[in-house]
Amino acid sequence: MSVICWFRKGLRLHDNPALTAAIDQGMELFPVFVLDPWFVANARVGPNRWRFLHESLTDLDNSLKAIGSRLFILKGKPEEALVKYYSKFDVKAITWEYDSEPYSKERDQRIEEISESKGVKVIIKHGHTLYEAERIFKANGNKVPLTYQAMQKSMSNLGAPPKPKPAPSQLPSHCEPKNKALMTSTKFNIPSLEDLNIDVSELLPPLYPGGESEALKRMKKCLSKKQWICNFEKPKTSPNSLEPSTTVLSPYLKFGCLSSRLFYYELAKVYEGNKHSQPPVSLHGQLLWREFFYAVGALSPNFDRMEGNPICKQIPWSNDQKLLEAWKHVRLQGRTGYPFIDALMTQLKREGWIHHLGRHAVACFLTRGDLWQSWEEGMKVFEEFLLDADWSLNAGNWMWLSASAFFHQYFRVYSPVAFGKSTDPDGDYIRKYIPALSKFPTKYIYEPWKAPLSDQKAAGCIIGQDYPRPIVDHDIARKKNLQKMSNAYKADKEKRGADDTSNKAKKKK
DNA sequence: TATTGTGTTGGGATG
DNA sequence: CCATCCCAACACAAT
Repeated sequence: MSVICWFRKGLRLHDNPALTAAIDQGMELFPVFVLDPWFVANARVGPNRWRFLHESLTDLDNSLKAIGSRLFILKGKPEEALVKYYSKFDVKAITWEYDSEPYSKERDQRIEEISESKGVKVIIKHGHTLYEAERIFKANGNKVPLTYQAMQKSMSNLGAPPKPKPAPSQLPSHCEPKNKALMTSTKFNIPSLEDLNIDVSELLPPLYPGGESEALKRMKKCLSKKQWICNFEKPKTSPNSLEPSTTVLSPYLKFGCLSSRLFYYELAKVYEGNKHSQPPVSLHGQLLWREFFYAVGALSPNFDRMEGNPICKQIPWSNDQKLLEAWKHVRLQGRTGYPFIDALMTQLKREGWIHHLGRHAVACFLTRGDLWQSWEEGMKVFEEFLLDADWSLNAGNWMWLSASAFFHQYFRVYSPVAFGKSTDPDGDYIRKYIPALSKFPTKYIYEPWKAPLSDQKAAGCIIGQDYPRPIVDHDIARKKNLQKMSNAYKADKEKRGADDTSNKAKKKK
């Protein structure tokens, strides 16, 4: 008799309720990860995030081995791969961590039904977020919280989040498989990235290696800077510093290498007795933003699309592949001709992470600010390149920045020239990520097309040749787009008004 | 139903 | 250089 602990997110031993529940079953334990071909075919996972996952699984396997178990990798559709081993391992129960993403919900529903039909008990635990979305929904008067304030209010109604539980030390002897050969069988080893047909040829050494060990190390390093923790205000951190100005714990939270509840309480310890910043700008506030988007994402239909999404403004974005590709810059060099934007996109592609405000700048530029392309396209690019690409947060923030939901002051447009200057007046960030501009005079580094030809020659970079001219004139595009936004908002309001009256008419009948 | 207050993190002019 | 104010103008929540 055995129990499977099915890892998906939550790639950690600490504060892992699904793992604890599995151990408590008092049976042989099989910690399992399923390599699901759906992700290869449908999810936009770039090589960098594949590597992060691979590193996280390797770390998890090592940690499990250290306490007397191991990770078993199964390949194939979960409903087939898991069921195959239900009989082979004589499985009586399976545990997993609740996952609110649409594909996961559907998948888990299927596995739950199949498992129960096979006499396998299903145990589902919450561990990925501070609070369960359903509880937030109830605490908000059975409504989806659509503002940060409403979210904060419902969370304060719920009280403090559950305390994190420590990682299990040596496993009880009942957990070890009776068939000792399974513990060393290479059949269940983690395949290499090459075996998975991931092209790693263009990857640079990882700046943010995956795994729980790395996550805890990184968190501890952050927590040791007590002043910094207490004074942290997100809007005051820099999007274009040469080293990240924030924690870069997001990839670890996304994969569950780090428990959000552990980080929450570790921060609280540092705060205790000290004056400290408050949500939404504090580090606690950042965790609450994550909660916010997770909750809305879990409770709203069609959250990652404009069509059929009730909270999303319907805006007639255009679809211009050339503009999109310039923004995404398919080739190594930046392609929009705006150095700040191109440098950010270069960092994104190369390192898998850019600062939150940098994401604002490029997202605004692609959508309502300059290029008038759909936020869904931008979301897909982020999904491919970000190590921390997280379904709810990604869709939610793209709606925010494109003024499609949550945020509506669309006349506030980030300037691709001025915005970066305040935190990096010399343009060192641009010089780092766009070598062609490295010798450009500071005066023109944010708008190189304005430099006299003599300066361009001296810097060894001719605009239009060694670095592109701007693909749009920001001042013109901005004005045009403001008008389009205004029209779209009016049309949206009218449409909603019409829907309302027809709804009311129906009710009266 | 109308009114008022508020909104994580802009830009530009002014002193 | 910086802090401060205004710009122009919207949706949504609260009342």
